[in-house]
Amino acid sequence: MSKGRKTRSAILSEALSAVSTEGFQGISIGMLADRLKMSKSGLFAHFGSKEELEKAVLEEAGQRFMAAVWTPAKAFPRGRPRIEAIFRNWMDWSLHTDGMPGGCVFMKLSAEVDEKPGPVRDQLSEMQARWQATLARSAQIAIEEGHFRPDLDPRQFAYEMQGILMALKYYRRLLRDEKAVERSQQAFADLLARSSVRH
Amino acid sequence: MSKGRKTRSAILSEALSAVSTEGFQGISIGMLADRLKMSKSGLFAHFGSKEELEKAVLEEAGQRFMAAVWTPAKAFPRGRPRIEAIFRNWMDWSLHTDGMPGGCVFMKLSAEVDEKPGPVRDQLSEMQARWQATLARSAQIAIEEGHFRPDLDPRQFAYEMQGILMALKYYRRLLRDEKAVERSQQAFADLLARSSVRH
DNA sequence: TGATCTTGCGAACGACCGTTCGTATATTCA
DNA sequence: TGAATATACGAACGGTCGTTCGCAAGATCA
Repeated sequence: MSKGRKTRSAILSEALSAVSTEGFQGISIGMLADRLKMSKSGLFAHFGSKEELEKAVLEEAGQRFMAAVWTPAKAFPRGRPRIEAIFRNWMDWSLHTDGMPGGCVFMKLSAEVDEKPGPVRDQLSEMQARWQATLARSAQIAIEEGHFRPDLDPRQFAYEMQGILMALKYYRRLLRDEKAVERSQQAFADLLARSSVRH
Repeated sequence: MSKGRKTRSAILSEALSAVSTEGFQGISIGMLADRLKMSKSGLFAHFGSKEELEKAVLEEAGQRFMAAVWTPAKAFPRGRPRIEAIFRNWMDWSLHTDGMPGGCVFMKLSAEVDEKPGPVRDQLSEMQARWQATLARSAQIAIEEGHFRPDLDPRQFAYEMQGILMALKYYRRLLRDEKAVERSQQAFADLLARSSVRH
């Protein structure tokens, strides 16, 4: 790995960490340069614009998310076990603080850029749409495996799963509710139960 | 109403509108002054600091939310009818664009300030905790009225309702999913059904 | 109407923003 | 090792930020 790539990677890690608590609007080239003990212009040169930095951060976050949530879940048997693994991994991703002290960057950024047109919004929207499609596809597989009810709407399943995870961030990060994790587990267990056959 | 209060009110309306799309970090005194065709210092004098402006915006949003969602719902019969009214009003609040083009400011701001310590975070957190308590209390009343199952956890009900509404903003604002409203209605109907007696 | 208090303005402050550019120093590879 | 290239720096740019302050014009009410 060349020196440049190494620096770039360090910048992205620092940026990801900062973005998880401050959002894109809360970070600046100068602040990242300070934290990494390098010059503004030196850091800037790696991306050419702040917007390009933001796109790179999104890309990096996407890869980390997939590696932490989706890839290990794929190793589980198709259907319900895999979906349960996704939920566990996704929760861990949302809760673990190493490298992302503010929690899931996607939920942070979704709220920040959802009504701000531009390439950053487009990129995030597309990534998130793909993730919802992945969730729905996993539910579809669970139907085919005979785990979930044949009349279940896989996209509706994805919608409700997303809601449970979003409420987790809200209860835990904003409300500081100690029961947040428990509530999301309860909600998901319930979603699983009513989605499964022999309900 | 004195001249000052009238101006202050106009500022808060403009700020609320801007915040719903840009967040607190995306608005500035200068930008609001431009939109209202007044000077920065003139606008600034009404609040004394940006943080005070932010607190005033939160207060204003809280009053509007209560007037639009809670107050009309209180007129409905206790229990399930009132909860259904809350959901309808809350959805309308989240969808209506007049005065808040970016959608529900609370969801925007929750994500923005959830990990940013300070009086603004404290104020928002407290408001939102009260709202969750109100939801839970409404579910409790529905139990007492015999509409909801006696073994239902009212706070769990509030948690899941919050999740459904948060997913609505995400699906509609970020993903631009046309079926967003439909999905949230489906999810809530399902939540109602499994919370009610004789399920 | 006249005096008082309220409201708003313009200019300026230091700080930071993203970005540009010429230059120096490392790294890379023949 | 030497030449070519990749990487980082420092200084500076025009702009915008929140905030301060003294002063003028406005509203308010005796």
